Amino acid sequence: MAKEYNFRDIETKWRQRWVLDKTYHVTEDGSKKKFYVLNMFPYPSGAGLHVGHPLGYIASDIYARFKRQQGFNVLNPMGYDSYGLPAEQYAIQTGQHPEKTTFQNIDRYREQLDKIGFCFDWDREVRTCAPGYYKWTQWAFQQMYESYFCTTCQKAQPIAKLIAHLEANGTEGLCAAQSEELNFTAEEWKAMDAKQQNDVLMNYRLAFLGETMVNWCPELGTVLANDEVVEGVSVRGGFPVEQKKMRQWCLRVSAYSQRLLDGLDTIQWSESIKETQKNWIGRSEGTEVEFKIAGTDETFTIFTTRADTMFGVTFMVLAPESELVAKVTTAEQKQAVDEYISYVKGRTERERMIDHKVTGVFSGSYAINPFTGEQNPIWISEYVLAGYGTGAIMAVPAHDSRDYAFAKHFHLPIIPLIEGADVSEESYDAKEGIVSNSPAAGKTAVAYDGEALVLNGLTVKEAIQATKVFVKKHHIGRVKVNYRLRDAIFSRQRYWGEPFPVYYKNGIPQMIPADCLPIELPQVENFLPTATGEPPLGNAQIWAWDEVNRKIVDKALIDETTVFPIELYTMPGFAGSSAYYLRYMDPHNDDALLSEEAANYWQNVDLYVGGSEHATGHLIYSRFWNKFLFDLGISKKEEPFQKLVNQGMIQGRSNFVHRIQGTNTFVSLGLKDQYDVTPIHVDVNIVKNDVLDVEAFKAWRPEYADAEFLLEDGKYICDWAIEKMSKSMFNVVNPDMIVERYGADTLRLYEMFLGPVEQSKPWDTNGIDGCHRFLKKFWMLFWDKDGQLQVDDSEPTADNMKSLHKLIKKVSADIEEFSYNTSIPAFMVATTELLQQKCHSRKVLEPMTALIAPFCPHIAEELWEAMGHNTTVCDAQWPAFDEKYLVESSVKMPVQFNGKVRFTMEFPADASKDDMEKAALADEQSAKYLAGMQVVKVVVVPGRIINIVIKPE
RNA sequence: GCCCAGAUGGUGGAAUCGGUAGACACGAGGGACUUAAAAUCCCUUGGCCUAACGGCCGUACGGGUUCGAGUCCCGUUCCGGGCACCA
Repeated sequence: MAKEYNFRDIETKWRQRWVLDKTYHVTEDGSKKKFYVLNMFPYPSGAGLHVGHPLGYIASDIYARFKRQQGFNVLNPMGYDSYGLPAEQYAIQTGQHPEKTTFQNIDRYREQLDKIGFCFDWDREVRTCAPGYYKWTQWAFQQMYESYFCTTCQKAQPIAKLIAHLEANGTEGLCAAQSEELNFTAEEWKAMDAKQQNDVLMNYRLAFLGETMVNWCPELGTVLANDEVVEGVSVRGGFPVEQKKMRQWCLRVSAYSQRLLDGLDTIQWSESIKETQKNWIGRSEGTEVEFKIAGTDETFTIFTTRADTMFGVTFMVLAPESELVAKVTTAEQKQAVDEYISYVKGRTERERMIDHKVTGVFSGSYAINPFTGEQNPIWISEYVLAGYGTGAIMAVPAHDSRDYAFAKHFHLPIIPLIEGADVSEESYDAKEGIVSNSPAAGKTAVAYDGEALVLNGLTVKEAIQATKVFVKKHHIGRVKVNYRLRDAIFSRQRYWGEPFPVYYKNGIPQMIPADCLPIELPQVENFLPTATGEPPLGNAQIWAWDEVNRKIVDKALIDETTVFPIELYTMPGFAGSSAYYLRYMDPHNDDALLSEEAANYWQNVDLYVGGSEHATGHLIYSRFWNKFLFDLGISKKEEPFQKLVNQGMIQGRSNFVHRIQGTNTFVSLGLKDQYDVTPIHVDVNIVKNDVLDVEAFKAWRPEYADAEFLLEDGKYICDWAIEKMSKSMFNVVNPDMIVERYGADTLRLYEMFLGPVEQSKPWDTNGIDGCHRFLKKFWMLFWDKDGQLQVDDSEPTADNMKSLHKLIKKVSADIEEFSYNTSIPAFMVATTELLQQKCHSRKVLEPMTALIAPFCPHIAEELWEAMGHNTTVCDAQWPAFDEKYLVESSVKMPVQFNGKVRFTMEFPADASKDDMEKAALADEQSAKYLAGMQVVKVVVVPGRIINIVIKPE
């Protein structure tokens, strides 16, 4: 009786052994090269893991094990992103305290993860909601509060340095990222009181309190960051979001725009994610030009990327929210402008986004074009955004479609500037062509120091450059780079998040001393959010800071002299996930976020695996956060994640039955067209290969107990469709169920076999038998009919070695490139070949076991042990590939034709002349392209080159 | 509208450098073993023509480069993703 592949016993045994032996425990080891593999840690949601979640974990686990076998010291940690909206929403839905549900969910996740055989070092687990963890989130926030961004050195600097500058020079010569431009002298600074000085510093701090327009979501009772809002509704829940001015904590992410952009060139991420981040950062190089308001001494600045179109300006437009609106509105126009402003205020962000109505009002004033000297009317319109550039534009209707629509609507002039551009129907927006009309024939441009700008005859690009130079030289404006990236709103009016380590002394925020951290989240009875924005932490009684005794005390003791109120807001979900990869390097350190030694050893993440949906959220924030910590010298690399792989989503494959309308009779797929039927979702777990288990169906729900069936060939065939994997579609496939039925090794193999890791694809349990069969076959390589190990010390044959080395080459290359789906067929082919060859040689079967170990660690351990090893297969050396076993040739390309054609062929170094000649002749067909030619002679030249001599037939 | 990535049998997908398209697996059909079932094994399986040998067509569509194109170039269609009154 052959020894059976008993995956249940094998997997249970090795799961226990790994825990007992601490097989996956990793420590800093200077004698080995490090490799840091990381998965995006999960939100422990209530639904548990479905079969799609482990996809990325399996892929990275294989990579981690591969690297370990190559001799690297591999860090592969796991933890839980357990603070934030999803966890809290789940708690609210189930009416339980988030702490309770979060811990329950974490336990469930852990249980599921443990069944799949990952090589995680669980001693390094982090949870963002653990005080020992969020101590460092709070600490990092305080560091940002105490820093500003120097625009000259492009680095974070201590705020003390900025204060010193203000004391010495005021804002003169200050190079700092700021919310708005301030101008005051050193004397003025010194004359300010504490509150005023604090307000000024807020303008520069990297973490600051700002009165800004925020995305307010009444349904969730909180503000949201820009990436958490899509098309006017919240990503989480899909609730409407409105714009509201609120005092909020913000992070000055925008200061790092250029570094965030530049860093993209140094990392191996997919082009599409890099592109998404580039769009999100939105760098745009342009020119700021000053326009005088006619009849006054006032000027205002506009931003344009089309400096070449200065001569085509026919009007100016201000954003309705612009402060200039009041200045330029004349008495006659006041009523019309006021009416327009109130109309705009009545429109929600969503309305403005969905319909692009052409609306606007004339202010009554004119601006003087510094190039033509002509007066252009100043309009006010909602199509100009207050938050971008200067909130004011010069309108060139001939070459901008929005300006064009506005000009047509209000009958304003349109002056084309590019040769051959036809603007009678639409604007010519392309940045191509030869500039003309600049200045127009018969006119002259305004001269500065005797020099006037002439752009005629230049290309658009040349004209932009020429204008920039002119503008700079004559102080009409300046070259300016704008970014679309906004500062991140960092507070939430929610309960389940990190409290701010901040208290308010007479309204001025103060940092709680770092040695008193963490400030733990207080227990409250009622943690529900409110639609008015009252934070739930307002319900906490013990929530005041005693400055003298340095501890948290009862609110009743607040006296504003020694006891002060603590911040009621909490931090957003991305706070805890922004630097967790650093904490894994040294997770139990209570004195620092991480030690110097750990930081220097592990550096940064070599391979990061996770979904692409975090492109504009987590992946921007943590890059920002890391750059800040890099400036402080804590993180040792400018970029946190060197290589990023985005695993695709696993969709569900739903099954349907067709019920004849008004009956309890169900028709099989092939017969449904003959009846009037309604499709009904059926649980995929009672369907196999689209064949319904009729009895299970009857038992599924009481209303189907007496269902009748119209069968085809005695079977009921179900319909199917690809949909999102969700409970309501009855298409959720649970990994535990697969592990129970086929084993973790089969699950791991099949998840990888399903298709490229990066690609989204539906889960279809149907194909899993193939992978399971393969593992049985692989098992049979090692055991004879009597269940005895049949591995011996015989010398492998050439065929054995060829099969093995083909596989080594393929699998080694595949793992490096993350294309596991093509390695698995290679395993199948090699296994079949070795079975046919009746190969029992240890010299082949040991490397085979080492090769499969990253994919299927349980079976590999079992076989490794059976072959007499008492060390783990995780440390089995990755087999070296040797080309000499692959005697193959292939014609590369004919390089010459003079009656003689020279082919380059590849041969192993020790191939005989005979072999090469034979191979070359076998490739004779390749020469057949020469119609009417005949191969006459093949000359083999040592050094891998052969000459094939041909002649006309 | 702009940017990015795609399109290969009934299905998932191979073809990694421009060199035999469809590896491997699923599904389907046929067969062996079996009282039967399960399990296992073997054969067939892109389309069309042919009794067969064999031939022709075929990688979304239309062109091009090349001795040779799924692969490179130009254009078109369709699907997915990102950005979007960003001046």
